[in-house]
This record gives sequence, structure tokens and C-alpha cells, in this order.
Amino acid sequence: MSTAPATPPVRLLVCDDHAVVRAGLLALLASAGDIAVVGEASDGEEAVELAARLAPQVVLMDLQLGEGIDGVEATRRITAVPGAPHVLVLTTYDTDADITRAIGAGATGYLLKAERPEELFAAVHAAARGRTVLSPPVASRVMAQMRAPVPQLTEREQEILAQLAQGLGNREIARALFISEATVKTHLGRIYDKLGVDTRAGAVAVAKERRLLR
Amino acid sequence: MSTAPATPPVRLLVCDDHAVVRAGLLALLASAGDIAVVGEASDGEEAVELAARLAPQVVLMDLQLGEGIDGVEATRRITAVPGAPHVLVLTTYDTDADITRAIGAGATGYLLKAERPEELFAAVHAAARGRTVLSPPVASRVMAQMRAPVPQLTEREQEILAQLAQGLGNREIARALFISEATVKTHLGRIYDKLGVDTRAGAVAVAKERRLLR
DNA sequence: GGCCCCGTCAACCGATCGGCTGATGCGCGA
DNA sequence: TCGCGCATCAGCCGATCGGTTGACGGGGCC
Repeated sequence: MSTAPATPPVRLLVCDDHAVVRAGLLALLASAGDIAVVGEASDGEEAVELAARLAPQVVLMDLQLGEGIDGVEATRRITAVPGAPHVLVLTTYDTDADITRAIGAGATGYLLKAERPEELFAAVHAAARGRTVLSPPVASRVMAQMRAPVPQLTEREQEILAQLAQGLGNREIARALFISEATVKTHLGRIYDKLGVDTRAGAVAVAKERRLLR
Repeated sequence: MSTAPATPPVRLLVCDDHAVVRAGLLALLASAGDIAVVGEASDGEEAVELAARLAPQVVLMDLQLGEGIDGVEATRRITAVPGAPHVLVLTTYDTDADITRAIGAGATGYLLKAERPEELFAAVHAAARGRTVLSPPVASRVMAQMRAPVPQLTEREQEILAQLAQGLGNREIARALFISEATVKTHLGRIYDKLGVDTRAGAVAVAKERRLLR
């Protein structure tokens, strides 16, 4: 229709483990015109490899990737190298744990799949310029996080919680982690405090809900 | 390119709560040519309403729909009326509970988002002719189900389990459901048997894992 | 050096859970 | 009508859990 665009299209790499969703994203992004999908990955390892080889400006990354490394780990590896592309997370969950982990791993933006497609287009361009983009619900959570830091579980507490979620008793947890039963109970008490529960079943429920495991 | 097609395109209604995914599906399905998306819904109620009003041949339905009724309930309502469209479930999970519930609600097919896009196209056409389509993993589970029926929780047991997942104690569960503590313990024992666990935390973990709640 | 967080452990106690046996009533289908 | 599955309840017991208090050592930070 018009003359050649003033700016070349954004070079984009798409990573999502669901083929249908991936194909949908490609078809959708193609309609944007000023975005060029230069590659697609179906798992974390492939994304890391292609990010290095194709040198896109932006990587659109899902956090849940089935087998292999997850999106957070992939993001960490991609952004580790100098001159790395910006990673724009596109996922369904706006959990505190996911958000903080993704940002901690070096993500430039965090968008929800519930967002309008136009927002996605805008976010890709913003990410290409290194700008941070957050979906409104995500932004809210980040702000809330700053005001009142969510009590975060320590590494050890997460390990205890993981065992707990297997349905193990205190004695079994103690044996599994090579500590005494007393220590397990101490940790559990602190976990109850942080999660705002007072039973092990409740702790497992909250953990699964907030996606604190794995 | 060629002459008019021998068969008119399949009239399709798409239901998914994530706008980006929905837009992606629309863009993807548009490329199929012989599929005409006549409407899109972002929640269950809207899907039921549009299914009745637009009279599509096939409804492409996600099971997880955020607020309001879920995909199973929407499927049940859509297929309840005579001359109803066929419902083709398109979701990410291949859990036994989800599959059986969806089929029980009247779904014609059950496809995974991990499937290749061509399979999706083929499945839509198959569904339009009333044929049953199942993703390979789903088909396997259905067959396994037939051979060795998974111990299914009774309605009451699910209620008990739901309370358990809130972290409630036996006494509280008893009060919440207006039964005696002894009854709660009896139910719990049977739940442990069916789920293959022997602790309440383990039961909650399995329940969340197999998506037996809500 | 002092402080604080983290992880470790001990001992105690009451409350709760898990497992068991056995029993009743109800509805449904053979 | 008989049998079966489901839901309900009782009582008992040992094992376990949850809460508490107190304590010790290491590592990071000022």
C-alpha cells in the first residue's frame, strides 16, 4: 500500500510447547506486519539454541514448557550471554512466584495470554527497544510486592514443603533430608506461618495453588 | 484459485478465555480456508448463548475458562438441546478426570493443544460430521480406562476431599458437611484407598495433581 | 566485634489422626 | 426379595502431629 516502512520489522523468536498455540501465535503475529517471526521453539533447550543462532531481538517465552527446562531457566540462559535478546514472557499465570522468578531470571516483560492481541503487538515492539512491559494484573502484583514483600520460603523450607507434598510424615521427611525430626517440625512451623495455614494439608493446598513447587 | 468448493466451509464457534490464544486460533483457522469461524466466546455463558444463537456446526471448547462455568458445564448445556452443535474439546490437559468429565458432558472429541495444527483442522471437519476424534494420548487413556477402571470418588468423597484441601481438620469437615467426625474418618479411609495414599497431605497432593477438585 | 538470618536440634504436651471392627438405613437393579 | 453400593455412625487404640520454648553454630553485613 504505502512505501517501505521507516523501521524494519522486529525479529522475533516464539517459544511455546503447544503446537496449536504456537501456530496460532505465528498466524496472529504475521498479521501485525511489522513483526517478523524468525524462528519457533517447542522446548526450553531449543529456545536457548535458536536464540543464540538466530539472534532475534525479542524472544516470546511461555513459562510452562512440559519436558526439560522450564521457561524461567530458559530465560536465564538466554539472557546470560552479552548482547542477548530481550525475553518477553507470555503465559497464563500471574502468580507471585512465577512473576518474581521470571523477572529474577532476566525477563524484560511479563504479559498474560488473557491480554488483547494489540497489547501483545505493542509489547513486542516495546521489548525490542528494551522497555519493560507488564500486564496490568502483573504490574499490580509487582507493586504490591514492593509495598508488602510476600513472605518468601527459604530454599530449605521449599525442600521440606516438596516432601510434605508427597504426603510424607515428619520422620520420613527427616530421613529424606538427613536431618532430625525436630528440625522438620521447626521448619514446618515457619512454613505454616508464612503460608498462613496451620495444617500440613493446608500447606500443600496453598503450595499447589501458588505454584511454589518445582 | 479454483471453482467454488464442493462442500461449504464448516461453521465454527471458538471458546477460550485467553484473548491472545483465541485470536491466534482465529488467525490459524482462517488459513485453513474450509473453516468459517462464525463467532468467538471468552467464557462459558457466552459460549452457550452464542451456540444457541449462531447455530454453528462445531464448537471448539477449552475446558479451563477462568470465571463462571467451566468448559465441562458449558459443554453439557450446549449439547443438552436437540439438534445441538458438536463440541470439540481443545485443551492442554490429558487428565483422566478431565477426559471422562468432558465425554460425560457430551463432547464429540477431545484434542490437545500440543497437537499439530493440521490435526486440529482435520478434527474440526470430523467433528462436523459427528465423528469422534481423540488425541493419541487421550485415546490411550480412554482405552486404559476401559480395561482397568480408575477407582472413582463418589460425590460425597469429593466433597470431603474439597474440605480437606482447605486444610480443615476432621472436626471442622464434619461441622461443614453436617455429619459426624466418625463419618469423616470413614470417608477419608476410603479416599486414601482409592488415591493410593495414607496421609491427608498426600491425598491433597494427588487431588491437585489429577485435578479432581472443582 | 556485634547483629541477624538461617539451619540445626531437644524435650515436652495435648490434640489429632489413621486403622480397625462392626453396625444401621437407604435406594437401586437383578 | 435379595444383594450391593453408598452414606451414616460408634468406640477404641497407638502413632503421629502441632505448638512451644529454648538453645547452638555458621555466614553475611555493618
